[in-house]
Amino acid sequence: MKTVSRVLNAEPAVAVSTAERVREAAVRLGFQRNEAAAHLRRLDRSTRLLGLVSEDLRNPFYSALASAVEGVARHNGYLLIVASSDENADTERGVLSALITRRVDGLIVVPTGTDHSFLIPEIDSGTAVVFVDRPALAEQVDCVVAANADGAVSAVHHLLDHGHRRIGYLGDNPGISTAQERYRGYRDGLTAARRPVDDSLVRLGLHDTAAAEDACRELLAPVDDPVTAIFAGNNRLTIGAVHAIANQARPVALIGFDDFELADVLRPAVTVVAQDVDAMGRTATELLLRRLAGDRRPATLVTLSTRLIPRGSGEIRP
Amino acid sequence: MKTVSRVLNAEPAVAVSTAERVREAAVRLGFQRNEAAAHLRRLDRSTRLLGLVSEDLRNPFYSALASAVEGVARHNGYLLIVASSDENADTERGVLSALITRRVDGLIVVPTGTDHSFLIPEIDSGTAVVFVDRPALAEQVDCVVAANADGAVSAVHHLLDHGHRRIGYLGDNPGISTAQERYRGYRDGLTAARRPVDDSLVRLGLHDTAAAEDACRELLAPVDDPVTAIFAGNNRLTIGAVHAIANQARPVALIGFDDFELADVLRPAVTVVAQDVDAMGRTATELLLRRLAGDRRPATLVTLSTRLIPRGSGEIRP
DNA sequence: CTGAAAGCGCTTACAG
DNA sequence: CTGAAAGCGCTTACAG
Repeated sequence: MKTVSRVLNAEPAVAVSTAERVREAAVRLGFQRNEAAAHLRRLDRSTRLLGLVSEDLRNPFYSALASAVEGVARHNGYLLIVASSDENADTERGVLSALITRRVDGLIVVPTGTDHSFLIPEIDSGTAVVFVDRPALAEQVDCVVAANADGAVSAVHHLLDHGHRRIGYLGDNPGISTAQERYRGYRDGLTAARRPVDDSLVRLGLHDTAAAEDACRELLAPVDDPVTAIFAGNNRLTIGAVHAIANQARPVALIGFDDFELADVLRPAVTVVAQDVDAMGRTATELLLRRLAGDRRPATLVTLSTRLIPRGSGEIRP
Repeated sequence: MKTVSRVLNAEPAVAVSTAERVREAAVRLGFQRNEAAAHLRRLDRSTRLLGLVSEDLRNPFYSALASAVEGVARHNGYLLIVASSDENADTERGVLSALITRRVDGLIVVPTGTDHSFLIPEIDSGTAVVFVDRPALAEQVDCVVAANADGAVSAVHHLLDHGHRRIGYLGDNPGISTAQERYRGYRDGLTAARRPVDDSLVRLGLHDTAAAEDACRELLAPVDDPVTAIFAGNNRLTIGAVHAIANQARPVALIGFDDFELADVLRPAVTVVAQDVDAMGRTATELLLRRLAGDRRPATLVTLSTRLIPRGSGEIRP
């Protein structure tokens, strides 16, 4: 009898005695409703499943993001599927398609590939999508990003204010929009202060700690007219720079983009341009949930400001 | 016509021309198979969904675990739902039941509550479960843990070997099995060396960095006969101890349980008892997949060894 | 307040 | 090689 459904869904019009019997039987048989089957027939078609696609969870930036997203999802009755794109466009497309095939209600994506137009049909047919950290399909899809260029400008100005003229830059692959924006901020910051941009002080395409450490060592090697300060474009690269500078006799100023644990315990403590990863994850998820609740306003681009936290390493003078 | 199903599942017995027509139509209509519906009728009943329940993903230990689990899952065609238990037994039970209701094929759980017997019926009815980091329902369910007591013993002996007689201990809530085991190792290590255990040098129930920092400060405060070494029971507590010791005039030896990024850059670099989190996640997931593939052998307890990495802080003499 | 019928999107088992 | 029927576990819409 399908009154069972009514009891288990706590619908009103059921006799108390019947409800009792049903519940007793459910417990005795260890009955567990099959959510997947339920969603199949329900009118709202929602699965209460969200998907998060990002790079490696081992990176504290992405794990903080995942944690924030999971928290908001869970508190709103959603379960979260996480999938790593391995920073590879094909893997990304694969996991996105797997998630769509599972009929997740919404997707939060740190985009890796350059063309996400294959998502448009899915979005049109009802899957909500928010891009986070890096914009994609702008104007068509909601995006939540940090003020990357502004943050980089503030770091460069901070170093210039402390007397530095030769500021090295360590950047990730410029194909990644955050890397590109921060590099742009580095250049704009110098230009705005009427300082030339010296490409020999710039190392791009660094994607891990070891590469950053090597590149940083290179920048610090010259004996005459050396780099006196380093601006590192993300948390991985900052760690690499810290390693390189630690083995250095002379003091070198350092500012890193992204805050990190222990930045305050290192000697000197590390000055950073901090972004609010938690707010980024929460904002993206709340935006997504609002879309799922029927919000049909035009796509927005939310830009979260960054904050320079002086701790010592960025205040070293040349 | 249900030949469509055959084409989309790449079954053999279909005319090439028919297959062509079907595929063309599928692309044109933007057809996406609904996996949930497919699983409903399939004989093997599998959803190709795995669930991971752990504490906060922000903790590098759990994010490394999640990353390892997700990687193995993805490479085997499974999607991973992650849910945080917030280190709360009720939340844990809630997310576990949500995952079971979704009919995940298998569950990897860092147990928080003390009684997981409510999972037994689910396990009996086919949901595979592996506990990781902390054992639960031992003998009945597979568990993958580190050699916590052994690791702690090795840390204590290392400090004793370096001349320390007053070794402070910072521990998490002893209700957590890892905390209990490490505390046991601390005591056993002293006892085996015929050294008394002095409870006034022990602080338990510390669950975050700030609490550990305060407790560590307390241990270091006495002017006469002070603690000369600290053994911190997990990554959070080590960070707290590093903070406390950094503000200290005299040198204090430190060994932390769990390795952490930058441990080698701090001055002194931090000696740790490292556990292989990646291997823990991979082993647990592979064990789970083997169960899903039909392995019916008795439940096993896999214990992964730890490794003491001397870096400087653990070799400071009193 | 309760139940029989139909249907969600698929796969299975079977007949042709 | 192809299709009609039945069924997975639920909810919906409707009749009583």
